Formats: sequence, structure tokens, C-alpha cells
Amino acid sequence: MATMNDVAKAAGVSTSTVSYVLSGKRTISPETKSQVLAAIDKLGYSPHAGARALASNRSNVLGLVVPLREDVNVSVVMQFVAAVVTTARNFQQDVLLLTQDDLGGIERVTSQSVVDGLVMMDIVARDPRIPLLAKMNKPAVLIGVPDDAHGLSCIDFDFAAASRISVRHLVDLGHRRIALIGSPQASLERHATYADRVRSGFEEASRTAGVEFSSRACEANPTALAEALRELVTGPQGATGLVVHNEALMPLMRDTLAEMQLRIPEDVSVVAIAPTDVAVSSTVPWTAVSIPAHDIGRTAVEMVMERMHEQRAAEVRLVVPALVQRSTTVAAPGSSKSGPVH
Amino acid sequence: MATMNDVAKAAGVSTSTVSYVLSGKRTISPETKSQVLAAIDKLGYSPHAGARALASNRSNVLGLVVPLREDVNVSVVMQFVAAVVTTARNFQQDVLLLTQDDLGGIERVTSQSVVDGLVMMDIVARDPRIPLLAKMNKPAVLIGVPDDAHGLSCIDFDFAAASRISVRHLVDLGHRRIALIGSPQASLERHATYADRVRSGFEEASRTAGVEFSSRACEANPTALAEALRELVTGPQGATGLVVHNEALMPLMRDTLAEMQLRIPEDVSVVAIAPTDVAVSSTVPWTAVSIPAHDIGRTAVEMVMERMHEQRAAEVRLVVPALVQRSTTVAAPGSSKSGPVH
DNA sequence: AGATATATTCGAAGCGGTTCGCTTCCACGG
DNA sequence: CCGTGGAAGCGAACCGCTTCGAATATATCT
Repeated sequence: MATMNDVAKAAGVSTSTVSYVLSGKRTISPETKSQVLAAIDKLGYSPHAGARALASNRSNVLGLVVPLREDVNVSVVMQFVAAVVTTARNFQQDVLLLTQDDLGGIERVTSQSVVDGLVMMDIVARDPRIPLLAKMNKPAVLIGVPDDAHGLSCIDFDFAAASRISVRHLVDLGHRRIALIGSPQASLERHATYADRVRSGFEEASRTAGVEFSSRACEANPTALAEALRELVTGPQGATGLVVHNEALMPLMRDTLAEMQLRIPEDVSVVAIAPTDVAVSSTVPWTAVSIPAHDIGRTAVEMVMERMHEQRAAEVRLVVPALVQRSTTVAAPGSSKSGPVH
Repeated sequence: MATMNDVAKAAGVSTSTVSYVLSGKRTISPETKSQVLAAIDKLGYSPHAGARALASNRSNVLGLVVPLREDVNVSVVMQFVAAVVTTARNFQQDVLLLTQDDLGGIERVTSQSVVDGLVMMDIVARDPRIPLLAKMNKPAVLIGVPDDAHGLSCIDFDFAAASRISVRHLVDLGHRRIALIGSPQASLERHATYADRVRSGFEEASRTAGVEFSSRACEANPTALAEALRELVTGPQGATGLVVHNEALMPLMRDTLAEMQLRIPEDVSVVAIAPTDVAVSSTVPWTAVSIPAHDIGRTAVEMVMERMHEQRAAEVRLVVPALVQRSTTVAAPGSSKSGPVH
């Protein structure tokens, strides 16, 4: 492999000149520049990442901590990842993948300067990785809002608001008994921030609206779903409106309801909180609050980059949700769409 | 950050000694070693990845090229990725993520020595990235088998065999008219190797068995599926046995068939070629040939690592498929056969 | 003209490791 | 008692790039 020195010789200049041609940090005369570029081209030179990292103290690599566990939402994760990688490239950064459970990994890549910054997904309320990460003195952005961010910046979808507008939508349609089918038990138990927020938003909005409500977790399998539906819909709760925040469940929903002799939306209205593609690639498109995974991933990288050079205050950004009505929600049976019924 | 020099001073030895303690490439007396380790501990020293990469000419990073397009199978991809990352860690390697469409990325990370080796997923028959990658003189393994591997090693699931045993299973059950519902048109058109092989395996086995057969692509939406089923099952083809290789379709299958008044398995038997989790997390578990994504990912990394130090011949490895009968296949209507016959 | 800017380029000192060759010390055999 | 060999540690030469200060040359100002 040709080195910068080889290029310098070939172009009849010093290495520093080559370096400045490449970095543009000092002005170089057009003639010199073109000679250098010609030499680079001729030798097929490309800079050595390690050497550059050593000298400049920047690796041009961003770490991305992704959850590869079973109980998360694969396609949302993929969308995040795609957004992060794409955006990172716009900043000349590559992306190093770390897994959730590799706790030492975060410490390793930061302390060894493998990465210049970090994006961490799937934050839980009291996340043990956060104090660790905060110590490392590298720019980092959390996707999700923990109880204590330890001075790190966060970005997230406003799941509480998503839940609230879902409730309001159902209430506006005249539903008086509603229910939330949430993430798998595991997500709730580890207090994934999205799971907690969806639930609290749901309960808060329901209370405000003065409707009957209940909520529960649900695993991503037909049996669990059937049981949940039996409890919430056909059981004593008798909910006529459902908010579902569980992507893996969506494909099973229609099927399972049908087996229970329940029609959508005649017997039960359903609002999904899910990525757009899940909401629309179903036999019938769901009324849904879309999770803009791409925007969030992009913004996360932007926030990291903003903090890479200049010191910058930590901030929390929430992405505002919007509900799109499709065909799975209608006015409650026996309700006039406008007036509250008691 | 403490450097190796700081450690050396604190321990009262030379830097080379510290280096040898860390790498174990030369013998160091127990006393010296423990002093050095104590100093490392006390100073919280950790080696600088860039410096190490420069001096040793190894970055300890593996590149992984993943498809982030829409028409691939997200959950399989995730399983691969998880397997690759986990296995890489066992070799002290981190994983750098590259996307399919970032063609320059492959060249960049190899020529700049950002990575020590590469794993590339979602290979197509005449993949333009392959000659490029072959030139780069870094160990690389393709997941998928292209027409011309240019001297690179490949690993893949034996999709042709998977298809063949699916056909044989149906034939053994007495089905005489069978059909294949394959990947989306886009996958076929770009000649993703798995799509091609599934189809040719299907046709070959069908011909051998002397049964009527047909096959077609199908997009991952209910309308497309309904149309495919109309053509293959209720239409003139009148297939009673179906092989489905399209993960995204599986959740819609049951639903769509029901709407067409078709029962599984009474009216039509179905074999899925899909990852285990997709096959079993359905309202009814599918008879299926599982795609062992994890094994393949792991092996891919192992193959790269094997080629990292020693020169080693290129090879093609195929993972042998196995069919698990569950509840979606039974003897053909009006056939005397009650089970697989050999 | 002499002095002060301005535009380019060079040289050298790092950045923080790895590794090779050499020295030192000590035990052991003849 | 000397020679030999192995164990342990040291020093210095890189690895390839960035960056700062200085040098040179040309342009501008008074």
C-alpha cells in the first residue's frame, strides 16, 4: 500500500503538503494540488485509518448500541439502524455495532477510542449503562428517556402523547370502555421507557376523559393475544376500543379476533402504535400513530455530531406524534359520535 | 488518558515490557507482570485502538455488509447480524456495519484498513461488488453463492435442497399438483441467490417426482397473495400442496386463505421455508424447513477469521436443511397415502 | 527602497503502540 | 573456572498521518 510519503515523493512535495491537500486545512496552490491529486490517483493511495485516528484523535466511527433481544420490534430496530448508518455517512462516519448485552463493549470502544461517539437504543428507566456511558466523556445520545440521563442527551418519540391521542381518538368516536394491549411482559418489567410511557399516557388520558380503561402486556403469540382479548374485550371489561402497541402482534390481530367472532371495526375499534409499514401492510390498514423511526435515528446522529466538537448542553427532544385514521376505527356501537354517553 | 508510557513509568519498567505483558508474546516474570497489571489498574489505562491498529496493522474490526432494503426479510437479517456480532466478539473483533447500496463503502473500509475482513450478505447471482471485493486482498466471506465468486469463500443455506425436500414431503403425502410461492419479484429480478435456488430446486424436484407444478413470485401484501392463491390454488392449476418461501407473507397466509374459503390443511397443505421463529409464532405452527440464520452467521465469521492469518483456499459451504412437520401438511384429498412414504 | 503582509510550502515533533535485536543475569555442565 | 544457553527486560526504530512553527517567495504599502 502506498503511504502519504510515497505520494509526497511522487508529487515532489512534502508529506505535510499532501496532508493539507487532503484535509483542506491550509491553502495550497492549484498547481501543487493537482500534482498531488495526480500522484494519489496514480499510486492508488488511500489514507490509513489507524494512523489517522492516532494522529488526529478521531476515529470517524460512531458506536450504535442495538437491542438484539427477542422481545423487541425487529423492523423498527432495522429502520433505526438504517437511518443511523445513512446519516452517519453524511458526516463521514462509519458505524460500529454493539449489542445491548455486551456491557463491557460500551466501555471498551469508548475508552480505547474505537468510536468518537455513541448512540444507544432501547433505554430502560434506570439503565445501568447510563452512568457508565456518562463517565466516558464521549458524546452520546440516548434513544429513549431514562429516569436520570446523567447529563446525556436524549431523543425519543413522544410515546405518552401517542397514547393520549389514541385514547382521545377512540373517545371522540364515542367509545366508553377502552383497553391497551402493550408490549411483552419482559419489556414492561425491565421498564423500557417506551413501554412505561405508553401505559402512563394511556391511563392519564383515559382518566381525563372519564372512561373505563384497563391495560395489560401481551406476548407476541396467538395464544397470549387470544387470552388478552378474552380478558379485555369479550370479558367483563367489554372494551369496544383498543390501543395496541406491540408490533409483532399486529399480523396476528385480525386472525385472532376473527376466531373469536369479533369483527373490526364493527365490534371493536383498533388503533395501532406502530411503524408505518406495519400499519399499512396488513390485510386491512390500521388506524395508527406512526413511529417515525427514521427521523429519530437521523436526529440522534445529528445530535451526536453537534456535540463532537463544540461543548453543548444536554437536551431532551421528543418527536411529536400524529394519528392517521384508516379503516379500523369507527364510532362506538350505539353511540352518537359527538355526545358522551353514560 | 493514560498511555502505555505512563503505565511503564508507574510500574518502573519499559514500554516494551508493558506491551509484552499485554500481548503475552514474550515471557515476563510473574512479579513484573503483576506490577504492570497493578499500574494499569491504578491508572485506568486502556490501549488506544488507533495506535494499535497503526503499529500492528490490524484493526480488530470486521465489516458486515447488510441489506437494508425493503424487500428482504428483516428478522432473518437481524438473526444474521446478531450471530455475526456475537461470534466476532469471541474473536476479539468488533463489527462495522455497511449498507448494501453504499458501494464505495466496501472499498473505503478495506483500502483504508478500517476493517480486517468482511462478511457480505444478500449476494446476487452476478454481484458487482464481488470483483471489487476480490481485489481488495482482505479476507472476505459471502453469505450466498454467486455465479462467480472470484476466489472468495461462500457460505449459504442449501436453498435448493430445502426446496427439494419440501417438494418430496408434499409428494410423499400424495399431492400431485403443487406450487411455489416465492420471494417478491424484486428479489427474483435481481437474482438474489436464495430466490433463484429455491425456484430451481422446486422445479427440479417436481419434475423428478413427475407431478404438476408451477411457481411464481409474490409481493408481501394481502392483495398480491390473494391473486397468487387464486392463480395457483383455486384456479386451473388447482394445487393442493404449497411451498412458500417468503417470510413476510406467512402472517397473512392463514387470513387470506380463510377469506377464500380455503382451509389449511384440509384444502391445501403448506410447507414454509422460513426461520424457525416465523414458522412457529403463528396461529398454527407451519410445517417448515427452518433457515438456520444463526449458524450461518457464526460460520461466516469463523471462515473470515480462519483466513485472517494463514493463507487458505477458498471454499463453498452449504448448510443442510431439515424439514419439521407440524400441522399444516396432511395427505392430499382423495389420496390413499396417510403419511410420508419412502 | 525598506518594511510589512500574504500566500505557499517545508520540516519536525508528536500521536501511542509493536517488535526486533541486544544486554544482563543466572544456572548448569564440563 | 569458563563457556553456554535460556529467561527477562530494555531501547530504539518504525507504523502513517496531523499539525505547528518557521522559511521562502511574492505582493503591497509608505
